[in-house]
Amino acid sequence: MENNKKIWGDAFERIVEASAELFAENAFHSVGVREIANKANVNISMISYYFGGKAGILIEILNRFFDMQFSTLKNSIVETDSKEESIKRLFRNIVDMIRTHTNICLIGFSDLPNNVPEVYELKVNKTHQMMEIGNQISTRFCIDFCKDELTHILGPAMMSMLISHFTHKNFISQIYKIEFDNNYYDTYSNTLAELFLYGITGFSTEKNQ
Amino acid sequence: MENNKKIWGDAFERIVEASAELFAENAFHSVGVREIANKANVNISMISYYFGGKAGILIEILNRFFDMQFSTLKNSIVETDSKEESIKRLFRNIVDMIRTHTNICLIGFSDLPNNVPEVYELKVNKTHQMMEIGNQISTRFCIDFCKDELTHILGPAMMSMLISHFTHKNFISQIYKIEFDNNYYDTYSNTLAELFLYGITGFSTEKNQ
Amino acid sequence: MENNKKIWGDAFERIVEASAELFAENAFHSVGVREIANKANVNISMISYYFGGKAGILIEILNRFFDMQFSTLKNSIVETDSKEESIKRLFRNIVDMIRTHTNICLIGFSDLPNNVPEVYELKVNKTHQMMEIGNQISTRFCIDFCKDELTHILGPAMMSMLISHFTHKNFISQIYKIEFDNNYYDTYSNTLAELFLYGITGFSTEKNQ
Amino acid sequence: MENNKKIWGDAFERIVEASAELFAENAFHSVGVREIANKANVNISMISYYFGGKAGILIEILNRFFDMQFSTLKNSIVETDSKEESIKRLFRNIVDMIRTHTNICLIGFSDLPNNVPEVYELKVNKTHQMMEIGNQISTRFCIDFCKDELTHILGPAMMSMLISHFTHKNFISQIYKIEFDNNYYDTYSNTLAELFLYGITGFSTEKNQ
DNA sequence: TATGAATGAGCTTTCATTCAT
DNA sequence: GATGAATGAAAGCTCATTCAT
Repeated sequence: MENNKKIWGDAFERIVEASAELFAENAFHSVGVREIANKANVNISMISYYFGGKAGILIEILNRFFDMQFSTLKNSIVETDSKEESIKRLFRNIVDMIRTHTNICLIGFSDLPNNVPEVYELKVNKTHQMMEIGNQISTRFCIDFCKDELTHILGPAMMSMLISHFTHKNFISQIYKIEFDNNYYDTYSNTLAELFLYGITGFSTEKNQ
Repeated sequence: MENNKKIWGDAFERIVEASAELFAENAFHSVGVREIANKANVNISMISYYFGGKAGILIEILNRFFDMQFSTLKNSIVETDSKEESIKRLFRNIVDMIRTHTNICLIGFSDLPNNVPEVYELKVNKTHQMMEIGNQISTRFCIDFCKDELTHILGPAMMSMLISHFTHKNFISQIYKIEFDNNYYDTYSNTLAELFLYGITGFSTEKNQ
Repeated sequence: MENNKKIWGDAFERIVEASAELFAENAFHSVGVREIANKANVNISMISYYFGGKAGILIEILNRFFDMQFSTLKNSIVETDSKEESIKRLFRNIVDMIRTHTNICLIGFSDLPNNVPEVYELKVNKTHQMMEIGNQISTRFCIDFCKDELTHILGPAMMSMLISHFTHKNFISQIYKIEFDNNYYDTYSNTLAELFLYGITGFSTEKNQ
Repeated sequence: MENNKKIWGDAFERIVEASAELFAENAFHSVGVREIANKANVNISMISYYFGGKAGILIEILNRFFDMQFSTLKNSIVETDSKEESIKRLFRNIVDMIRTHTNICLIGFSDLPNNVPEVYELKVNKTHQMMEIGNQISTRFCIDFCKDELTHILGPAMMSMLISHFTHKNFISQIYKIEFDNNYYDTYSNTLAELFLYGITGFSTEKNQ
C-alpha cells in the first residue's frame, strides 16, 4: 500500500485526511462513505478501490497512529536524562504529537470498534507491542520503583491522562474561556508531568513556593 | 420517566440493561435496535414505545450514569478526612462504582456521539455540572495547592486515569494473566491514589520501604 | 351499530367527528389511529372496539354521507317547481348540505381508497343507487331534453362542479381575499345554477342586464 | 432534472410510469415504495437515488401535469375562434389531454396530500399560476360576461366537470355497458361544452331539434 | 367498558459495495 | 484510473390491531 500511494494520485491522501477529521469528530460507524467521498472530493467507489472498504481507511489511520506513537515514545528516551527530565521530555513529546496530529491521535486513543475483525486484531497486536515499549520505558527510568505488574496500570493511566484534555477540549472551552496556545500546552504538559512525578502534594509545594 | 418505570413492565429495564451491555462493547451507532430487542427479548417496537427511539435509551443510560457519578463524588467528601484519606476514599469509591456498574460507566466515560443533538446537549449540561462538583471537591481538600484554573486539567485527568484500566481490560487480560479480583482492585485503587498524591517518586519510596 | 351508538358513550361520536376532520384534510391512509384517538381523546383500542378497525370509521362516515346526500336530493324535488326553480332549489340545498357538513362531504366526494375492499364495495353500491336517484331527478324536470345515456355525464358533472369550490377553498382564499359568508354562497349557488340552466351565454346576458 | 433524465437510464422513466399508474388508482400514501419498485422493475433504493424519496416522484409527476395543463390551455386560445368555437376547442383539447395522459391527470386533479410540505407548496404555487391563466382565458372569450371575481368559481367548476367522468369511469362502466371510444368522447366533450355554453335548456333545445 | 402494554408486519430510507463503461 | 448507476441488505421507525387486566 505504501508503494501504491506514490503511484496513485493525492486522492488517497485526501481520503485519509477527510476520514481522520470525520472519525475524530464522530464514531467510525456513524460516518458514511458518501460523507467521506464528499469531503475528500473523490468518487465513492474510490474508497473501495484504494482501501478495500471503509474499514481499510481506519486501518490505514491506525497504522499511522501506532507508528507515530511508538516512534514518539522511543525518541523520548535519552540516556543522559535524569528521571525528572525523562518524564518531562516524554510528556512534552506526547503532547506535541497530539497537538500536531490531533485527529489521528483522537482516533487512536478512542474506543475503537470491536465488531470489525481486522480492526480488533490490529488493536490487540498493537496493544501488545505498546506494552513492551512501556516496559522498556519503565526499565529505563523507573527501574527502582515500578514493579513489573504495575506497568499495565501506569502506562494506560499516563496515556489516558494526557489525551483526556483533547477529548474534553470542546466542552472545556465552552465553560472556561481559555486560549489554547503554546503557553497553555507548556503548562499542561508540565502540570501533568509534575503530577506524575510528585503527585498533587509535591506539585502544590513546588507551585506555591 | 422515573414514574413510568414503575408502571411499565420490566421490558423497560431489560432494554436498558441489554443496551448498556451492547453500547459498552461497541459504539452506539454500530448497535442496531434489532440486536437490542433480541438481547432484551422484547418486540422491536417497544424501543420506540418506551424511549421514543434508539437515542432515548442512551439518554436514559447517561442520566443514570451522571446521577451515579455525581452522588459517588459527593458521598466521597467526608469532613474529618485528611487529604490522603480523602483521595484514597474518593478513588476507592469511584473504582467501586465502575466495578458494580461497569457497562454504564464505560458508556458514560466514552466518546459519546456528537451527531445526536439530544445526547450532545446532555453531555454539555452534565460536563458543566461535573466541573462545578470538581471545583467543590478541589475546594474541600486541595484548597492549599490547586489553582482554580487547573481543575479542568486535574479533574478529567483523574477520571480518565481511573477508567483507563476498564477500557483496556480485555486487552490487558490477553497479555498478562491476571485475576481481576477484589485484591487486584484494592491495589489498583491504592496505586492510582498514591500516584495522584505523591507521584511515581513518592510512590516508589513508599512501596519500597 | 345504530343501537350501539346509544348504549355507548359519546366516545363513538367523538371518534367519528375527529376522523371526519382528519380524513377531510388528509388522505385516509395518511391518518393514523393514534392521531384519531388523540384528537377524539379516547384510548386507541376503542377504535377497533367500536368500529372493528380504522376502515370501519370511514364506512360509518360514508354511510352518513350517502344517507345525507340521498335525502338532500330527494327533498329537493318539489312537484310544483318550475324547471328553473327545481335546479336553483337543488343547487341551494346541496350547497347548504356541503356547508353544514363540509368534512363528511369532502370525504364522500373525494377519491376514496380502492384498496380497502369494504370501502370499494360500498362505493360501488352507493354509486349505483346514486345513478338511480339521478335518473329520477332527470325524469322529474329534464325529461324533455336529457337522453338517458347522458345522466351519467351530467350527474357527476353537476356534483363535481358544486363540490369543486370546497376542495379548492383553502387555495382560493390564499389568492383572492374573499370572505366566505352567506352572501358568497348565495351567489355561488345561483351562479352555478344559472350556468347549469343557461350556460355562460345566458348567464352573461342575465347578469349584464 | 430534465438534463439528468437523459443521462440516467430508463429506470427513471419506468419509476415515473409505474408510480403514475399506482398513484392514479390509489392514494399516494397507500402506495408503498416496494410496490412501485416492483412494478417498475427497479431496485428499491433507486427511488431515493433518483427522486430523493417517494415524494420526489409525486413532485415529478405533478410538474409534468402542470406543464401539460398550462400548455394545453394556452394552446387552446385561437384568435380567430368565435366564443362557441373557443369553448368547444378548449373542452376537446382538455379531454384529449386527459385521455392520452389519464393517470397523470387523475393525480393532478385529485386531492393531493397536504401533509407533504414540498407537495403542498407546489400545489399552492401552481394553483396561483393556474388562476392567472384562467384569467387570460376569461379575458380572451368571456370578457363581455364574466366578472373577474367569478373566475375562481367557473374555472374550478369547468375543470372538475371535465375530469369527473374519468374519476367515475370504473363505476359507470359497471352500471352502464358503454364502450368508451372516440365517438363517446366526442359526445362527452361536446355535451359538456354545450352545457357550459348554453346550459341544459339551450342544450336540450339544440339536441331535440 | 376501558386501559395501555405488547405484537409483528410493514414502512421509507440509507448503507457499503460492485460493476459495466 | 475513474465514473456513477445499480444492488441487496439492513437501518430506525410506525403501523393497525390484539389481549390480559
